[in-house]
Amino acid sequence: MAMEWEQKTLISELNQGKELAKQLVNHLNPSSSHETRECLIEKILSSYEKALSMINWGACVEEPKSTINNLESPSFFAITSPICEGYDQDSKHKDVYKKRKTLPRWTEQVKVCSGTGLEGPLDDGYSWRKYGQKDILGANFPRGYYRCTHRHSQGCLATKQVQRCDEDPTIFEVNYRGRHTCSQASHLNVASASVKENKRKFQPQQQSQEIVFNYGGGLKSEDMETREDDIFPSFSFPSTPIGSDNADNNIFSESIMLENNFMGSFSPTFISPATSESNLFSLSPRHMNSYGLGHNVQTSESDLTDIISAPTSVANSPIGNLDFSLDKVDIDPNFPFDNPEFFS
DNA sequence: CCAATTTGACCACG
DNA sequence: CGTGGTCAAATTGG
Repeated sequence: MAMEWEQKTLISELNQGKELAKQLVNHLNPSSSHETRECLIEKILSSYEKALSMINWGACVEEPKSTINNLESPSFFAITSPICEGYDQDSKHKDVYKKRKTLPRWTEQVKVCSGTGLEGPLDDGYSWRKYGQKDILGANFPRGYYRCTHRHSQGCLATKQVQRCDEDPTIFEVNYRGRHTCSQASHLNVASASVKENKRKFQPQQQSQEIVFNYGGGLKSEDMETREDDIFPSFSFPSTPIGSDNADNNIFSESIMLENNFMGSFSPTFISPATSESNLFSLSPRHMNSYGLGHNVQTSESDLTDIISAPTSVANSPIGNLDFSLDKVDIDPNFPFDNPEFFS
């Protein structure tokens, strides 16, 4: 099963490479800028890298390190590095039964292609609100702290930290925490959204759908102690506008999912993200929208203190993960999470 | 006028 | 006690 998805997403990835290459061809004329071309090339490389690493990985989660090494190669477009700030899991499993507020966490390195109009702060398709900035030891650049704009209106707990690399200032390291539970009203003409909606903490309708679905198998771990915060975000989807109307009860028809994530990943020409500007080639790493569903499930449920990072190579293809995760979910509750070795 | 950013204070954790 | 993360008042921008 998982394999099928893997294959599909793999194909998607390769198709992306192809499309990007076509675009590149169109930009070979003198009027196009260097940067544009370079940017495209990087994307192409990134796409192929992902495809390759997918192949290497198969469906299973393995040592992230291998990927890192692979990705360490010159092409650094939107690569994610795995994971978790260190915690060695071996020795730490002691009384960590009660998981802290550990939200799913993953980092992404984004290279900004200058000359394409997009510089500095990247737009990943979500709206963020900066709530802090701090100088970090040993780092030359300060780290910016962002949270989802809809934190209060919708209780979306997603946050991110952005810091630019010391070595290569064109690279930003973005550290995401928590999944978006908000329904991003880009330009979708939501009937309900028309109103100001102040006091409402939750939007029963929209959210419930997701939750129901997501909740489905999983939640419920031995101790309900786990705050919903932990779990919710990890389960929820990006709930893209597209699906809003035609999503019959159908579990987000897979085709749609595929499409979203396929297109959403990063081919600007296909869709121009409603939210992000329409720069020709703004890299809008939307793909990270749908990260580690499966992993989050796994990890958030676990008593581990930290996340095992999500296989970044599959980042683009939540679908595969989804399938995977669902399976997992069924099993989850009974799964012996107290067994640390499982994760190592 | 509202909403987003800035920035120093505050706080939790190791 | 230093460091990283968050809060919130002040400020800026639209």
